[in-house]
Amino acid sequence: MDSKSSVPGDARRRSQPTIDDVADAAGVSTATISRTLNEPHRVSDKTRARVMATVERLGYQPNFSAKALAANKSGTVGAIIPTMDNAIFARGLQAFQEQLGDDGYTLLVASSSYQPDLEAQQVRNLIARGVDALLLIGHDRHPDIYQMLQSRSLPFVNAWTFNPEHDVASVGFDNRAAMRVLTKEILANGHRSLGVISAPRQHNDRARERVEGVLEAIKSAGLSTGDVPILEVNYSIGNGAEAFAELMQRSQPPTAVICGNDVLAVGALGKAKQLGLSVPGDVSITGFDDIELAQISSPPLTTVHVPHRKMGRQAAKLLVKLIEGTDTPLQFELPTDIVSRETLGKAPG
Amino acid sequence: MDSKSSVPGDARRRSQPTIDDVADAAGVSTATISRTLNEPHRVSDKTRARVMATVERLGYQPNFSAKALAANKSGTVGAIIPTMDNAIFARGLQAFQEQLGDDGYTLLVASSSYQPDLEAQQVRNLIARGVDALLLIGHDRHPDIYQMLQSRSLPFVNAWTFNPEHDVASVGFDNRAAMRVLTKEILANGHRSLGVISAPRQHNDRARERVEGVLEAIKSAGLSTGDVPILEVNYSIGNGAEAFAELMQRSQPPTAVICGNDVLAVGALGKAKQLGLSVPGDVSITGFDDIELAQISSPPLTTVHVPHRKMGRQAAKLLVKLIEGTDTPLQFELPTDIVSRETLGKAPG
DNA sequence: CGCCATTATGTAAGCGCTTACATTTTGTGA
DNA sequence: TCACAAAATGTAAGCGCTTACATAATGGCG
Repeated sequence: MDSKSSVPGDARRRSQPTIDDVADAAGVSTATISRTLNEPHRVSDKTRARVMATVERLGYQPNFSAKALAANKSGTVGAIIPTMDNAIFARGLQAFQEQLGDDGYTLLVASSSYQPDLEAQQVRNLIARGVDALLLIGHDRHPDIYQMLQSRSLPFVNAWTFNPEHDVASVGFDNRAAMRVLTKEILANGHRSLGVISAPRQHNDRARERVEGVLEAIKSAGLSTGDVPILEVNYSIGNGAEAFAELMQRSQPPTAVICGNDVLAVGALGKAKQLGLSVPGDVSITGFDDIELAQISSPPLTTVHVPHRKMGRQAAKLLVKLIEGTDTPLQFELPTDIVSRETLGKAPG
Repeated sequence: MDSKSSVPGDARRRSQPTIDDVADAAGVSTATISRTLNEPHRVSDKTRARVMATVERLGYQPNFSAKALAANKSGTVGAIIPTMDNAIFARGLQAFQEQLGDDGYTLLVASSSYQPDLEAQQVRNLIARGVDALLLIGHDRHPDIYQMLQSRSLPFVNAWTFNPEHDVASVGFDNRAAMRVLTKEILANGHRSLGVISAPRQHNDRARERVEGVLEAIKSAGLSTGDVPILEVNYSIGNGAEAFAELMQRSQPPTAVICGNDVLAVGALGKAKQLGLSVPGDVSITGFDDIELAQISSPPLTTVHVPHRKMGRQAAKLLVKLIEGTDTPLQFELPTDIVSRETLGKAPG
């Protein structure tokens, strides 16, 4: 492993064999090599065998850049997710990647940190890099992006959300409905004073829909929605804790705190413990996502289970079909269900 | 958004402008365009301004495949990690990706699921895809891989581990030493009967080193190492729980259970609770990694803190330097420290 | 056997860039 | 003002594939 200085006539410059080398060695044309590799049935058995043997012997690996350039597709799919720091995305992405690999595609990753501008930039970058399709999270985003994708007729799917109003390919779940169901359950437990800790809703339709779900449930129970405190903080355990503390020191503290995701909920839970509040005795707390944290916390969190792995795989499958022009429905709604663990109880008093 | 049927003469086929289009429009040669974009200083101010304006006006985006093919580099870095399901890798990867993005590179991801063969295959795949460098986890891997990398003089770094014996680029920490320190602390608490729950050690130098660390500490305390049960299971909460149960139903159950990572430890902790054992009253349990789970568990886990974000960023920086031929040390050892929370206590009795 | 439709293979023109080398322009000092 | 070095730009040959089109081999049938 010495420095860049050239070594006489050794292995260093013996670069990869190219398709020409293989063609020469096998005594056929490059076209035949290409066909053997990409459309084996179009080549006679005898030739195929010979070519494959040569490929093997030379350790030939086609150069993807050349392939991408010539064929105008890269065998690469991009994903732009808010962050891998949240297990819900990390695991979904893992599943996405596995399925992609099974189908012969490779994953190009970028993250937006929940910033619309950054997301737009990443889209541009991934497009320039020649991705054959794109995975995006949620529906909300810079209109330029949609225009860009459309003008290039680049397949994409919006995941982690499902809303038939948007007529774009998507696989996800109904955030609003899920939260509505959960909230109904909370109300059924007698809670009348609720508090919400949400992620910033501005550029995040999922967060927005979740809050809407809460409000809808409250309204449909004939209750007023006006005095429900809704705090917005970025997802993190610490922020969840802080927001919870703030909620609790109000003159009229809620008896149930609905959190936008598990991370926030776990933070709230910790703070409750710290404040000497029993959960769910004094206050109920709920999460969303059902990541590992939810089952590990103490008491374990009542939350909404999201089938993140299934979502990832399904999104990958859909994208591949879109790329290859296979006929397929464009929208997939996956079910969520609420998992009742121990942080939701009867309203006190 | 109607189906694939072709729409008359509209935007659909108006494909991306190429470098030739820009050259024509700006009235210069393609070489000048290329230079303006890649080595601006080699072009006169006037020309540069004109070219940039044209680029802007046409919305020109260079085609990366063509660029990669011509320049023989892709601006892309590959990472092959065991799985993103474990937060320690997901977060490290997130940091890695952020840094890469800052430096103008894009991340290509593959996962090996801890399977050496799969890893080798992924390496081949990523190389064929023209990555400029590779991030690998740990030192253990199929020798073919090293040979492949070397024969192509492809930069790579082994992360999540540090062992000066291997003279390859690496950024990580000393798994063995970290575990030795932790184990000493456990022994200092009076524990004499230890148990270990590890990941399978066969193709995993990190797991192996961690166990070695435990054994070294035991030896250097003048104790016997022969009767220390070492269970090997794949990382998962469930497996941690099972292994813990097995340990506890031995005739001579350990008073301290050392787990190979936090996920295992959290599983063990849950099982202890389920078995009615108090932690650390009846039995102490320790983890490794210090992911979120560790602070959330109840009681919170005593574990080894690993600076995963720093590691990810550092690895990215190193790789970029390697790619660009900047002079740099090849090995970075990052410090770990044990974070004492509540699952390690005095030995009972 | 010979004809013709199939099937298999070859030829060669790109795909959109980079870059070595050649040429032209500019700037400098005498 | 001229000669010459330096700076700016242009020319064109690839990079390693795919693929339309042309050509050659094969086989079925009367």
